[in-house]
Amino acid sequence: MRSGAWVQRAEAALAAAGRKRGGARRAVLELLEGETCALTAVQIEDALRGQPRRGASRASVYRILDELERLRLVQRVETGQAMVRYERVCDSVEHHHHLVCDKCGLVMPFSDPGLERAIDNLSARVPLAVSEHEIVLHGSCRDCRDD
Amino acid sequence: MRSGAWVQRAEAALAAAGRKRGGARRAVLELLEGETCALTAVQIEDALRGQPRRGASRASVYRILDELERLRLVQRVETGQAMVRYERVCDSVEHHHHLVCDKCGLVMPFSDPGLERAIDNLSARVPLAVSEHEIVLHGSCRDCRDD
DNA sequence: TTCTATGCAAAATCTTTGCAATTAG
DNA sequence: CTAATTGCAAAGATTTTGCATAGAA
Repeated sequence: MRSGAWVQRAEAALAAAGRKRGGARRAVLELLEGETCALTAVQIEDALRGQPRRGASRASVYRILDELERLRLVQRVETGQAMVRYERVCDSVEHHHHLVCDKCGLVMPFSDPGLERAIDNLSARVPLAVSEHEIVLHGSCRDCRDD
Repeated sequence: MRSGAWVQRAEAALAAAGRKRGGARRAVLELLEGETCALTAVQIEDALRGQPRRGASRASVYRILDELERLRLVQRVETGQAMVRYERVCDSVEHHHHLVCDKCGLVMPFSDPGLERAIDNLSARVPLAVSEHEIVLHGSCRDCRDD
């Protein structure tokens, strides 16, 4: 099974940074490649557990995510739910933000060009060289609406 | 010394919720009243320590913030810096978001009507009954720019 | 008196580190 | 051979809980 463009880009960046290949990191990369939204370290560990030749210990998951974040291959997402989440960064398309249901904990991605435009405008007028931005909308999802 | 409008509103809400008055909570309320931006629990504890008749133990600070958050008197702010921050909610003016310098940890408030407009627009078109939103811009502040 | 508020210490949770063994280059 | 990767267990850091005491209504 061929790996996707993002895994290849990640492997290249890691090699350029003088890193060697390892099974745990590879497993994490392939998992993130297939995800459309942010996962916690525990979710990643659980997803990989049991899969033959693809496990990764908790400590390794954290170390790997930390490294990938430094290389800007993954992005940290804070949803206000105790655990930090991570998702891969795609420079081009698919840039998105998050909706969080405060009742059931569901996390959904969304994107909005108008919002991005407002952020870009703003970024130029602020006393900070902006490199990232994160937007989280909190509320109740449809299933939790009727409580 | 008279307490401000927000402390009064908070006390009223707490009374309505069947709560009794306590010194620790009062101290936290008065501290938050005077702050313009988000503080961590530890910052709050430290700020109150030593002030005669105004201390609050760590546990109480967390319990108090938790309660105030449920009553929507304070809002949680996640800046990606390990510790959660809290700031008071003012329904009317002063609604703001945050700039975070990833190098020195500085947190600054900012506000932008265009951004709020974009968020309001968006909120109507999303599969979530939006009750709150949080925006964090990450980057380098002026002092850290020249590294 | 009755129920809330608080402090202290212990527990729980999430994340990081130290160390030894393994493995890639 | 040398340096990076990993797992495991221990340590850290932040936040929560249990329990007894003090305090408000």
